[in-house]
Amino acid sequence: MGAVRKLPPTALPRPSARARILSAAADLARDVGPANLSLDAVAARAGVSKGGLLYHFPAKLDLLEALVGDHLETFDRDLETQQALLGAGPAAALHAYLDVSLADCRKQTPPPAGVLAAIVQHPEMLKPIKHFKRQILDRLKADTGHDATTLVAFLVMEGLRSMKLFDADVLSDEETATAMEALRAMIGRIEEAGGV
Amino acid sequence: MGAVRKLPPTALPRPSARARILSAAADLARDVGPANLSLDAVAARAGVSKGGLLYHFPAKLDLLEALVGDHLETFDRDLETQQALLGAGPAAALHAYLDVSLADCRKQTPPPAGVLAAIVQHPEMLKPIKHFKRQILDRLKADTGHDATTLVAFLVMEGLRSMKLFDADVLSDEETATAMEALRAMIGRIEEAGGV
DNA sequence: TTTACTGTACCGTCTGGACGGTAATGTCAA
DNA sequence: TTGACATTACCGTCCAGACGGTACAGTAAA
Repeated sequence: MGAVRKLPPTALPRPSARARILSAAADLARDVGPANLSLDAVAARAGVSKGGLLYHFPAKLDLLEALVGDHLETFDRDLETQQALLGAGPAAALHAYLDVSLADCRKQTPPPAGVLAAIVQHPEMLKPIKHFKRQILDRLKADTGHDATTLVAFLVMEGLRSMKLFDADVLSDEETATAMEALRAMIGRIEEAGGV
Repeated sequence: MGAVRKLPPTALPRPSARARILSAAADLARDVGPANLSLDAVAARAGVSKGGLLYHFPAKLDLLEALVGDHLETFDRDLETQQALLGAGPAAALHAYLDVSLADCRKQTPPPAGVLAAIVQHPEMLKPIKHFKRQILDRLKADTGHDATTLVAFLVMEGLRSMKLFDADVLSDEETATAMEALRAMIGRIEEAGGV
């Protein structure tokens, strides 16, 4: 057991145990199903003893909360940087949201599986997620000044996200691109109309 | 134990045990979290002994499969009746899909929670669902002849559905209505353009 | 000495499922 | 019409295993 584990921590800085545990949990959730996540299995995949896992996350709930928290924080940070990058263009917030959501969906190892595990095991963890999404939606509506288009864009991204969440793409990449194009065109139309 | 259960089977035909079990499972999934569905709890809520439950569904997997199967069948049947009702109007299939999806989302006791339980406990159960959705999407695309609009509409409904799936509405009813209106207008535009 | 673990052993609880029984409801020949 | 048997639709109990969590002794680096 644990034979390979003794590389010097200075060379190639192995990701922190905490990070390894989190990503192992997300991977496992995708492999065995979000409902069947066990601490033993997470520890094994992360290359950590069970004692070590419990050192970082004293209870399972703590691990699940971290899974959700990390995801939300990352998304929020990405959103801000992208919005800064786009500057003060028309409907910049909405475009940034589209960009980041799409990029999030494209990540090969989607943390969403971990988030899903958290939600289905402790439904009350939806609350922060709901709150987060609501905030974003309100910000987008304020930014575009055109509710209908914003809502449609928001829902489209939610649809895309839900497919990735379950690791069950129904759409091909081309179809996704087609939909995104139509969406951008729609947004462009409200820009021309002086909506922004 | 089982004291109340002896009403004559002729008066007020209690829903079949099978149906009661299925709806109890869906309700429970929403209450305790889709990952925490246990046969004991389902049996108790359905007013059936565990042995009785196992008689109808020899293994847990069978129950979960029934949950998925029933939902898909119901949706399919609703879709057909609604399409027949709309007749051969322009983009009738898409409008029917919108109607049925929306009605499905409005049901107070959404079976989706049961479907979610099935998926997160046995991810391979996504396959029939994916297949089903893919079929519908292809049918819609063929019917409208306008991929972009169809894809956007499909994704919007998926977004709406995913919110109901988690019992986590971010949108208010008015917002949903606004989005649907915009969607219908979009579809109307391809109808005018002779897309159909 | 403290921090960050490893490794092992263990406990109480819950879960899926097997199993043996049983009451009611047909089915059918005599 | 009746008795014999079969099927259906359950009930109630039991169990092996998995799980979350605890406890603790040891260790290696900073």
